[in-house]
This record gives sequence, structure tokens and C-alpha cells, in this order.
Amino acid sequence: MPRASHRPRLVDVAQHAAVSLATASRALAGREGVSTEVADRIRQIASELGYVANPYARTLASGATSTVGLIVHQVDDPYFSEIAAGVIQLAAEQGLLVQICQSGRDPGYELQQLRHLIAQRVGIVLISGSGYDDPRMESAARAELDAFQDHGGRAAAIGRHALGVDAVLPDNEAGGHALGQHLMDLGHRRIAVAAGSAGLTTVADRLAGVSSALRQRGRSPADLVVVHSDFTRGGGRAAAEQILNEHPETTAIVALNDVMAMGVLSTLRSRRVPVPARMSVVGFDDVSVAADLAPSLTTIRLPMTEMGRTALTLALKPRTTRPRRRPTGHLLIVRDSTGPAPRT
Amino acid sequence: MPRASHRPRLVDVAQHAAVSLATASRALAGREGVSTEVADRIRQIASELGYVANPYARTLASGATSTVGLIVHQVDDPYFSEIAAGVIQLAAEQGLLVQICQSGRDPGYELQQLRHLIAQRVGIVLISGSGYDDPRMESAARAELDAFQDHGGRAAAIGRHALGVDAVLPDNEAGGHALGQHLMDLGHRRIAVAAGSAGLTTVADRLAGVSSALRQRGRSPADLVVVHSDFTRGGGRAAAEQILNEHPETTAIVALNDVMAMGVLSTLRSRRVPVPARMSVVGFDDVSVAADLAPSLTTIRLPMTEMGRTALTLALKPRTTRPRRRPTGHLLIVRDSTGPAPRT
DNA sequence: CTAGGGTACGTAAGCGCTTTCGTAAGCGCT
DNA sequence: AGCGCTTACGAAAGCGCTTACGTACCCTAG
Repeated sequence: MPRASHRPRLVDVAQHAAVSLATASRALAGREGVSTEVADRIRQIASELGYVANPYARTLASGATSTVGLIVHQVDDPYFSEIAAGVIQLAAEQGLLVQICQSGRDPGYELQQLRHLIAQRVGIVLISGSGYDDPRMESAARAELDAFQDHGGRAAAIGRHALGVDAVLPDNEAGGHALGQHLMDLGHRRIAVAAGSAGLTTVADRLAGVSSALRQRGRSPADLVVVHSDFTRGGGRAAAEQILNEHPETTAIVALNDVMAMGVLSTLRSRRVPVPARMSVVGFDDVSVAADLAPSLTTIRLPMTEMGRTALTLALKPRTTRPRRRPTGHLLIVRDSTGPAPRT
Repeated sequence: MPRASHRPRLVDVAQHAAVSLATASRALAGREGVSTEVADRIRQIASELGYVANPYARTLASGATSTVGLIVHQVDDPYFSEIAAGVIQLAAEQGLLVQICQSGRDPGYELQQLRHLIAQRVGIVLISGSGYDDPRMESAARAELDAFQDHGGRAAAIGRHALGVDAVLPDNEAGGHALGQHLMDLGHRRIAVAAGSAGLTTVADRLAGVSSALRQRGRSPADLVVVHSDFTRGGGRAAAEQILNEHPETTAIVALNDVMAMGVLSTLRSRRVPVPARMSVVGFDDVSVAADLAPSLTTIRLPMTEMGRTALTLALKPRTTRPRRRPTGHLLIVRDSTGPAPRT
């Protein structure tokens, strides 16, 4: 077999510099034990030769990987693509490579992807998406991550907790609360929630926030109509259909993320329900298109790109005994999809 | 140093099966020279042990990589995220891993990312984005890809040609033509184009299509107002501003991609120009949010996700002497952002 | 002048695979 | 019985790095 690569190897650099492999390796790794002049000469020659270390050989020898695995639900969901953008940005700055996987919102498949990434010996695992209420759902993933970290891997979660790893977490409950308050302030009393799949912590937290806002104003959370479907545009459409059919008195719909809100708006448009005159709609996340929807969407802004960066930053730091939790800010963005409740 | 990994190695499998390393390797790779019974026993044991080959060792030994590098402009641009989704999908089906890079629309940085990917010894490179009119801009990338392919790498381009590699290519000119025709049919005579950066082949091709539609109807393409900015939302806003200020007689704006169209619509909204009553707007690509914009966008549909899959499929096939070009379909989608030209 | 201790560098043993080559066994044929 | 051929497997040489360990050298102190 011919040489796998035509690229210069470390021996080539070492020969040109008339030093041993060990010295060349040390010099390029910036480790000590090499005089400054020799190190400079080696680096000089390496760059002249266009030498770049073979990461496979390097990893095999040292066990230290420089690739980070990122698990998202769907890269073409704007929430996740903004997170991914942040991760990839920072990774590029750090000279790391990002391997990306889609779990397709399926916990079983997600676990499989996680195992695959770990089996591929990535050094860092970043996992986004929502956690599950049922601890049994998370325990397998958690065990996997624990073992991974015990053997020197690093992991961080984005927007999900209960995984026993560092996490960057938006305050979903406070965000939901702000949305609830905003709608109450506008006089809405018949509020429905288009929720993602039941059993997701993100859903539970955001919902709890909305409920608490109602309770704070002396209204029973039982009045809140909650329709579960999933965190997709189609899920939003389905939820809106159900709300319109079964609860025609509703004057405001809280979609628990922007993508669902897009579906909700779409259904309202095709049903010719004027927004916000007849129905107010709010979302959550403030994905970049939220401002361009018809009408532009009132929502809670989350700094997704920054969340991605922060998660990688956390994973890059040495592990602490207790998992860290980094909160993110959130902000109510009022746009044109909300207005005063229609008089009855 | 402790063993880098706690995972079972090939020796472990071999020992349990009481065979040599070579036999175990052959059996798991499905290569011949192993009796069926022995091979089955080895596979059985491997799966019991949860053995997964160390890709670093495997690649180092064989030179065959199983990771594909994908270069996009920005993952949070919906056009690219849909392409990425397709690539990642198919890669997962094939057991390949995807390393993703953002070039940030900067040709220099893109070249750097390309070199980086190749230096990282990916086996397949997929490059998306637009090519450049100036052949000198592409020659460096082309040389890099040529050398890469000569040494056994495989590459494919998505939506760009002139790279000397297999490519999946939408018919940008025909799409532009369809848009031009559509607007002419609606009676528009004062048409402006919000174009991406000058020098991009995508821009030139789509523009040529629009011009040819005008010419076909006996109008001079010189009448076409072309404003160059870039393929972003901000670029669309800027272009729209300029068009409104310098060419107030315009009744239709062709944005050369949907993301720019979003910016155009945003500007028109803030300037209170009614769409389509006073101004028609069209985009290009049909990203998934195009239907949810205000108003929903008339555009040319491109099968981005499928384009991603096709590109990977091409790269997976053995290389042919001449680069293949796989065309993609396109389709005019008429929505609410276009209407009859206002009477003057 | 020698012992002791750094410092700078080289030697060589892996990391966990793949693959070439060698060998032994089994087969049919003359 | 002897030959060549095929088949099934093992031994061992790498792939291109990192790093523990060894060694030569120089400097300072006694």
C-alpha cells in the first residue's frame, strides 16, 4: 500500500531540523525541555513544510482528542441552528472540530447518537434539547455521560438539566411567567397553551411559569387550557386547530417555542383569525425569524448563540466535583402578535 | 500513563474468541478469508463486549477515513441549515460522522477552513455556498481539492461549480427567468433586484435569468435596477433602502435569495410600503420560513435537504474522470408577496 | 578536582488497529 | 506418493504520533 498521505510527517520536520522525533514533537507542542532557538527553528521548518500533525496518530498516541460532538434535535430548526452556530464559532477559534448529530427528537435515537459519539472517542460532548420529566428516561444518558467523564471526557448540556453534567440553563419558568403576565396585562383571561411533548422538562418549566403568573393574579391555573403536541411547526398547527375547535373562547395562545408559534400563526392565518385583534400569540426563544413573521412575534428572547459558546466554554474548563449551572438571561420582546383582549 | 480508554479493544475480542488479531479484524470488517462460523462467533463476542473499533487507530492503520467535512457559510442561515440537515441525515444512515465548518461568507477564511479539514484528514469534503466569477478566487480552492482528490479524498460541491469536483447544481438562471416572467405577467415594468455580493456566480446566474425574462418580453435589461449588497437579512434591508430612495418608481423587488427577501420585507414594513399592493417582492430558495413571513413569500423552491443528500451520495460513489453535475429541480411558488403592478 | 543537579536532547516503547506475508492443512489430480 | 492449489488462520510490521526513561553535557558547590 502506498503511504496513506502525501503530507509531511513529523519525521520529515525532524530530519530537516536535524533533531529527534521527540524534540520535534516537544517543540511543536510547546512543551518545555527544548531550547528556545531549537524550538524556533523546528517551528519555522514545520511551517515551511506545511506540516500539520495527523490528528489520528496524535490522538492514538496521547489519548487526547480535539473534537467536540454536538447533539441537536434538528439542525434546520432555528433554535438549534443558532446554538450550533455558537458552538462552531468558538470551536473554530480554539482549533477544535465539531462533529454534529441529529437526534430527531427521539430519546432512543438520541441515546444511540450519544453512544456513537463517545465510541468515536470525541473529547467533549455537548448535548442540547430538552430533558425528560421521567428520570428513567434520562438515566441511561446520564450513566453514559458519567462513564464518559470518569474516563476523561468532558460534557455539557444546553437547555437541559438532570444530566449530571455542567449545563447552561435559561430560566424557563421565569420566561413563562413573563409571558403570562404580559397577556394578563393586556386583559386576556382565556389563555391556551400550545405545548411541546408532555414529559419534557422544558415544557413543564415554561408551563409552570405561565401558571404561576395566572395564580399571582388570583386566577386558577386550572382555567389554563393546555394542548400537548410537539415542538415543531406542524405541532403548532395541530395544537392551534385543537384550541380553536375545542376552546373557541380563547383569546390568547402561548406557544412554548417560536417554531410552534409559527405553526399557530399559520393556522390562524388560514382560518382567517386576525392576530392580534381576535387572538394574541406569543412564542419563546426569539429565533431570528420571529421578527419577520406575520405578524411579528412577541416572545422571550434567549441568547442561543451565546448559550452554545458558553456550553463549550464550560466543557473546556477542568471538571468540578459538582456540575456547574450557568444561567442565561431572558427578555420579553413585545412585537405585533399581542394586543388587548377583544371585548366580549 | 493509564490506558487512554477503558473500552474493549480488538485484542480483547480476539482473546475471547481465541483467534488472532488478524482474524478478528478480518471478521469484523467482513473481509473474506475467515470461515463463516468463526466470523459469526467473533461478531457475536464483539457485540457482547460492546466493542466498537477505535476510529483513530483504524484510520491511522488503514488510511481510510469515515468522516465527512462540510463547509457552509453560516449554519444558522436557513438555506445552509437545510442543506446540513440533509447531509447529516444521510451520513448518519451510512455510519459516517460530519464535521461542520462555517466560512462566514469570507472566501479567504473558507479556503482556510478547507485546508484545515483536509489537514484533519477527513475522507470527504462537501462544500456549499456560491462560487466566484473571478476564476482566480476559485483556483486556490480548486488546487486544494484537486490535490485532495488525487490522494484518495472525495469532494462534492453544493450549488457551486467551477471547482473541478462533482456538483449538485440548481438551475439558477432558469429560476431567475421564472421570477422575471411571473412579475412581467403581473404587469410589473419597474423591477429592481436586491442582489448578493457582486462576483458570486449564484448572483450572476440568477440575475441573468431575470434579465433574459425581460429581454424575452422585448424590454431592455438595462431597465433593470440592480443593487448589490450581500446574501443576509441586513443585506436585504440595505438594498431595499437604496432601491426605495434612488428608484421610487420601482413596483417589484427581486431578492436573489429568501434571506435577503426577509430583509426587504422588513424594510418595506417599517417604511409602511404595502406588499403586494404597492410593491411586490420575490425571493429564491424557498427556505422553510418563507411561507410564514409577512406576507408569505413568492419564491423559487430548491430542494436544499435533498441537495445535501445528493452531494454526499455523489461523493460516496467512485470518482469519475470528468466531474459529474447533478441538476436539481426548481419550482415557482406563488404566495402573497406578489400581486398586480399598481396602476400609475 | 570531583560530586551533585539541572538542562537539552535522543532512544524506544507503545497507542489500537490493518494488512502483507508466511504457513499449515485439506483437497483433487496425476 | 507427490505435486500444486486453495482456504483459514497467525505472526509481525507498520500507520504517525507522544512520552517515559536514559544519557551526555554544563554549571555550581564543596
